[in-house]
Amino acid sequence: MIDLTKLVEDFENTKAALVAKRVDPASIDELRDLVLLRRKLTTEKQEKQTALNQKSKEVGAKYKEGKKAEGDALKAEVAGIKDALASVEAEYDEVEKKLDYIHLTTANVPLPDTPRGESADDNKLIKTHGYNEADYAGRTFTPHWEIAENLGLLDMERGAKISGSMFALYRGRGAKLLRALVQFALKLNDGKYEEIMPPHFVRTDTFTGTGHLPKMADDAYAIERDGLWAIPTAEVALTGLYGGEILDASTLPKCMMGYTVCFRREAGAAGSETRGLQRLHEFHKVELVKICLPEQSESEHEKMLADCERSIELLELPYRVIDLCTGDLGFHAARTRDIEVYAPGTKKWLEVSSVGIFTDYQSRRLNIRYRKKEGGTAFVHFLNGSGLATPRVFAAILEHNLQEDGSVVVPKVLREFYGADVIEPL
RNA sequence: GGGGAGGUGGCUGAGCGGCUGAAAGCACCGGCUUGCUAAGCCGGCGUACCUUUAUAGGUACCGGGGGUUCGAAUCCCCCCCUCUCCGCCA
Repeated sequence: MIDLTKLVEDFENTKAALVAKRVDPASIDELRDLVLLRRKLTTEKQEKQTALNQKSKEVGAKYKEGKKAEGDALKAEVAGIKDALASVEAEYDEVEKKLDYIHLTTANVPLPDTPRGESADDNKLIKTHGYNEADYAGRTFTPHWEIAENLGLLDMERGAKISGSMFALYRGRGAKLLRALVQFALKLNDGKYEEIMPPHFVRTDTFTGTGHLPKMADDAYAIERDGLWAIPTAEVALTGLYGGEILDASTLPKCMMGYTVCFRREAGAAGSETRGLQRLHEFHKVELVKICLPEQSESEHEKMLADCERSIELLELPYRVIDLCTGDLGFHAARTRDIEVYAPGTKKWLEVSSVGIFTDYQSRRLNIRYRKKEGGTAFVHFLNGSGLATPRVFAAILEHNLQEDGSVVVPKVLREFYGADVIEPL
């Protein structure tokens, strides 16, 4: 949630920043008006309550003194105050309900350095690594779904049979390669990040706290009977971990990584760009999450980006880093860099990691604070990024490492986990 | 699924209709004592919000939500959570 005090105090700037993120200007105005109205009603409510509290004390005093008649007279007075209080409260509750809803559905404010822009077309290319256009000219590349089928790594038909489309079924050497990727990513970040295996289902309040509800409800799998949601990323579980707690500043930054399955409904995404492993309802991912002090978040972001790049680099895949513009930024992010891997068979840059700063947007919702040296508490900052999202990386490896004879070379760093150097043709 | 116990401040833990924002202890901060350490003594110490130039005042908060009452941490109802015994399963 955004800081409402700041919204009111620094209205024009905050509004401009939110509008750049394509938030409806009218709803920002409405939010501000509601905050001011709530303040006014708070004052009124408190005045009534003060009067009531005082009278109640007097009633008690009269009875104690044995002046029953006077006490009874006061009680009648109190009744009038109570009616007035009730009507103010009714109005207040209505205002608060509206306010809360808009507040929960208002996106995070982007950081000042975020490039301005309307859409993905305005994103800024920061760097390209290991990619030469000439390398691909005049050559034909096979899409990963064909390679995987030829080698028997995937069984998409049977996957669809048991679960529907956009569910992958890895088998044999494919399953092994997938597992190798996960082990590689975990080992690579071991020591820097604490490995956590969280539950894959979270409560509604956790899911609201990370910013996924109420806005992203349609994209998540819900287990209504038990009031649980299937996590779309380990971020949800790891970010919710310290909900309601006050952390010791000396323990920050707290770095965690979680290997989980990620569940996404991908509502409305069916059909386009879903061939093979490009877009799935269920995939395996190693996610990195950091909790840090506000002044640490930008430098920790750089480090995390480097950590995420490192796994792609070690897998020897060409990639580029994109600074997302305000218009393309995710709902709860304040700044995001995407890592995209080039997949020559799919002929596309595939997003494999999204490394973001979420400032205090999530900690405010989850009420996660740290104790300040000078006294008092403040909200921590959250960062997260994909240490390794398996399906697209898996796809890119196949497309890059396919040999003339139909075999696929296993990247050097995966061999100790995969147990062989090459995936031979059947 | 059935029975029992319980959810109070950073932590432990009292309170069970008005004198309680909440005893006591620990932790923390300031002062005194002190060769160092340890200890002792005195004082301070919750959060959010509203009004206020400052100072100050007020309101809410004892798992969450309703209710009873002039007045609720305290009584009643519903829900959630934790622990525990039994059952079931592994």
